[in-house]
Amino acid sequence: MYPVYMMESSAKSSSSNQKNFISLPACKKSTLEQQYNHQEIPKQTLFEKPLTPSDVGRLNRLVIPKQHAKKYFSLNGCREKGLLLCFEDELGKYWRFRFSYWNSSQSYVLTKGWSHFVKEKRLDAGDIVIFERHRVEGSRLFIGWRRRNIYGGAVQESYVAQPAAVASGGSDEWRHSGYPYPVHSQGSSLPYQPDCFHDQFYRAKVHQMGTPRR
Amino acid sequence: MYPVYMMESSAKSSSSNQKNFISLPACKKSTLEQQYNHQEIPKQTLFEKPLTPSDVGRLNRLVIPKQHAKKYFSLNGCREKGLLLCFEDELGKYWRFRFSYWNSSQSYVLTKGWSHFVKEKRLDAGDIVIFERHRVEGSRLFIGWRRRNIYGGAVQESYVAQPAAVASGGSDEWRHSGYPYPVHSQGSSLPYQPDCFHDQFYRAKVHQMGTPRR
DNA sequence: ACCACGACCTGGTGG
DNA sequence: TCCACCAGGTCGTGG
Repeated sequence: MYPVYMMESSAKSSSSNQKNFISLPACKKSTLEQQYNHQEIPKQTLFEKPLTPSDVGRLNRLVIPKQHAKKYFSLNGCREKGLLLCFEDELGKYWRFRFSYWNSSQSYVLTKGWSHFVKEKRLDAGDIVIFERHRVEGSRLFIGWRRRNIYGGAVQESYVAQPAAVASGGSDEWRHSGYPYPVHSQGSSLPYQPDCFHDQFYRAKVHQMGTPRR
Repeated sequence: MYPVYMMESSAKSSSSNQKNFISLPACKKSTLEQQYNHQEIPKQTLFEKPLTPSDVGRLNRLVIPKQHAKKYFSLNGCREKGLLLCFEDELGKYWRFRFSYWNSSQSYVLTKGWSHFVKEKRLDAGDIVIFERHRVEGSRLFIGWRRRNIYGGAVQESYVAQPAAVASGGSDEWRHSGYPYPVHSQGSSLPYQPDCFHDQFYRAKVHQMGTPRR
């Protein structure tokens, strides 16, 4: 595993600093939160990205917004070959992704391994992946995800929801990298997939994945 | 066969310095032939190709008929990566295209850069591109084009034969290319685009494509 | 033959 | 207006 160098001063304050991994609102189904002690790991969010259709499609790659890539996943010296990043998911499972830079498009991407993650988590356009880091052991990376908001802020499913008290301090994270993707009718045949970061995102701002961009 | 590959640094040449910007007598038939000394370059035609819809479409590539590709654009040894071909257009502007062989379709293609040429020249299906070479400096390549024959051979002939009616036609073609084209049409609203090779191709064979203009 | 992956390319767009 | 970014493509290779 390749270490990701912690940038001393990069841990800018944000709402994620106050992450609550201790106790959850009593009214919520607590079983899922408690079944993995992984939830108790002190993490800080590095960035999130709402997935584009391409991110979950046949291109088998995830574009990492340049600003975040540069800030958190330095390729220092390895631009040519890329490097392997190792992440832990919400189950404690390890995921290794090839992280590299594409000269042609001037963009940073996760390639090898990414498609497996998409498949296993059943990620879809509009769903959000969350990149985190251990607060103490800075080289420990985590990858999380949550479903897109299906009905918009108002009708959010109660389980994931109750974000009602959304702190609207909204990072421009959303606006920067957030694109409204078509909410292709989430068939009822799909088993419900819980938010793997509900501990953190009970407070999460609700993002409206509204109308198609194209 | 002449070597035709030019790498990045070799593209600098002289002819563009000598562009003739003297004011032109308006509406003279001969003006177009005289306004670029580029027209006086001794060239020989290698081949022409009427453009297919795909050649000007989103595929961003031009298929080079195999016999011509083999004959004039040898990839000797560079089949893997292709090579960069550098052409001069009728304005002395340089165009670089990636030339390569696609195993999947067993065909030779111009890829990178081609779409820009199509756009700037506003080429459409049925228009013809002309590949030429300097008669003396055999490695100097030229690329030209002419509009497709809209109404059939007879009309085409006389139409081209009257470039006096040339108008800027609202096209930003000339401005974009940096050429201060001063001639405006008096009444015709038809955006006529001159044949860039009329000096040579007055006698060129007319190819009728069935595809309607966009 | 297919598919994941590596590398490359381009147009649209927003700042 | 220009340009960086990135979504959405291409082809080729190797398994």
